[in-house]
Amino acid sequence: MTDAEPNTGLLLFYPYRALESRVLAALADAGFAVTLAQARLLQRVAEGGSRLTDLAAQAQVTKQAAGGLVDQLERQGLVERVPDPSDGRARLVRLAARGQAAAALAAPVVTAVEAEWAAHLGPEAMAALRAALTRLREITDPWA
Amino acid sequence: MTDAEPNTGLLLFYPYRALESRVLAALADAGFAVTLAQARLLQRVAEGGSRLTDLAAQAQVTKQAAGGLVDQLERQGLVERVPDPSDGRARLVRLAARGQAAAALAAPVVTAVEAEWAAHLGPEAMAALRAALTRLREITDPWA
DNA sequence: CAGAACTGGTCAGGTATCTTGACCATCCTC
DNA sequence: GAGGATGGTCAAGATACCTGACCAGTTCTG
Repeated sequence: MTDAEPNTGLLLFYPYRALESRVLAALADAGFAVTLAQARLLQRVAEGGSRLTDLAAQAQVTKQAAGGLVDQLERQGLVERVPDPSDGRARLVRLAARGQAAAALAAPVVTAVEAEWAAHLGPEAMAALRAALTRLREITDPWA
Repeated sequence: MTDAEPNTGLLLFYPYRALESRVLAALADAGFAVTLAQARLLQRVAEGGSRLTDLAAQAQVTKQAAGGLVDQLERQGLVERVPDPSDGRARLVRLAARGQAAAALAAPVVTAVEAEWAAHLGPEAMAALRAALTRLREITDPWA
């Protein structure tokens, strides 16, 4: 079913998972015991803080699931919840100091993997790949 | 963290998830109550049947986890386990009649989504995308 | 400005997924 | 044919995720 011509979805998945694994492994080596689900949420915490509901929508899980993951991340000191000044009901989830350290550690790993890909594909093809994916996001990311 | 320039991993993920959601929704509409994890395994069942260990390796889960998913799929009549003629220990997981029906239903959905992407990107860019992803698989899919 | 309706978030209970560890049966190698 | 590797299962537990119910604030409407 998959061997002859994997569908584009599967083709997208292989490198995605490869990158994810590399980052997760690097974090684990550095003592950040982050699970896959936690990392997926953490990755989506915006610069100035994100609302739980937004995080849930982006990760496409229920707000309860997202809330539980934030609890864990908070316990590990990776994120913190602060009141949202613009809405009394809401609280903003944002990176805590340790979370920023984790992000700082992850960034070069991502860069390195992307460089490996560029080396394998050639710079033009890599740029074209990113361009195509960015355009594809317009019609596949309801959150773009 | 993600807004300015999402890393390539995230860019890969958006269309991947979009395709997956579409297929899953189509299956659900047709009465196939397949969960995400089940679908991910099911997708990897090869034409002539796959060993449980192989499925587990491809999906990057333990054989126990894969075994549990196969149990569920078997209960739904989507796959069946048959003895492997070439190895007395092994059993082959292969699509049952209902599983083939599900695959037959999913295929045109995949084709349709890919066509939408091609329409958005243009045929050349879409072909280039697939080509780049296929090459990328060489260094990101330990199973290729 | 008082409901009414909506939105952000939590609590409770349940299922699905996935893990480690132990175990058996069959193969393979020498 | 003994020893080790491989395919698979059983068992127990942690995590991730869901539905449904609920509360607290906000916004809309008259």
